[in-house]
Amino acid sequence: MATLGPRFFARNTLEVARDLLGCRLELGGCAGVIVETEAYRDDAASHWVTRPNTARIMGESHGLVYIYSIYGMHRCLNFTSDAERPGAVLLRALEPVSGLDLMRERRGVKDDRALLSGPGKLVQALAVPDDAQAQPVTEVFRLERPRRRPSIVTGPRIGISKATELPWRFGIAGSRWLSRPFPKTTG
DNA sequence: TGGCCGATATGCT
DNA sequence: GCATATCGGCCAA
Repeated sequence: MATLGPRFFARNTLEVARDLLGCRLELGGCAGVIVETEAYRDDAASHWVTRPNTARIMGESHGLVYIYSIYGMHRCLNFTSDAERPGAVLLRALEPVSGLDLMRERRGVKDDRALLSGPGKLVQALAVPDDAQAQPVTEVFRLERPRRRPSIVTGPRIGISKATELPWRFGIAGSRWLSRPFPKTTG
């Protein structure tokens, strides 16, 4: 199965966010299928606007790892995107596939639904290292396309107070591994 | 089962 | 000094 290169990430951020759904992401023996993402471009909620200094990588690259810390104790994982404009895709939830015992140990939870069902959770479960920052995605992770394109639902992004009208959250329809359910019907 | 709230540190004004 | 792309525990129902 083909791994994803720079050309995949060079496209429109909304397309990249949708096409990451269903992809298998692996790091250090732990793997999951991406079931939820969010797109950030140059909107009011984007770090391109709110953290212009540290998020400069959003405008200067595509296909690189962008990690940020939030609320003190949490870190979140993004892949930069779009060769033409600032953009990044936030990984919000994965379906656990392998390395379950290691991830349970790192997360300290019994319910497997809590392993990877949130942006901070998946970084902890996969033990994404700090030195992955600004590295090419495919040098840090193994990332494979799905055989079939999953059906997708959309909704407003989570945890933001600005640009809440943009439906730039994407998820695999019917997945039980989402960070939160999607508000309404399909998308 | 769902809502509320505190923890905790970083980036930017 | 303040807001924040979060998480998990606690409490009421």
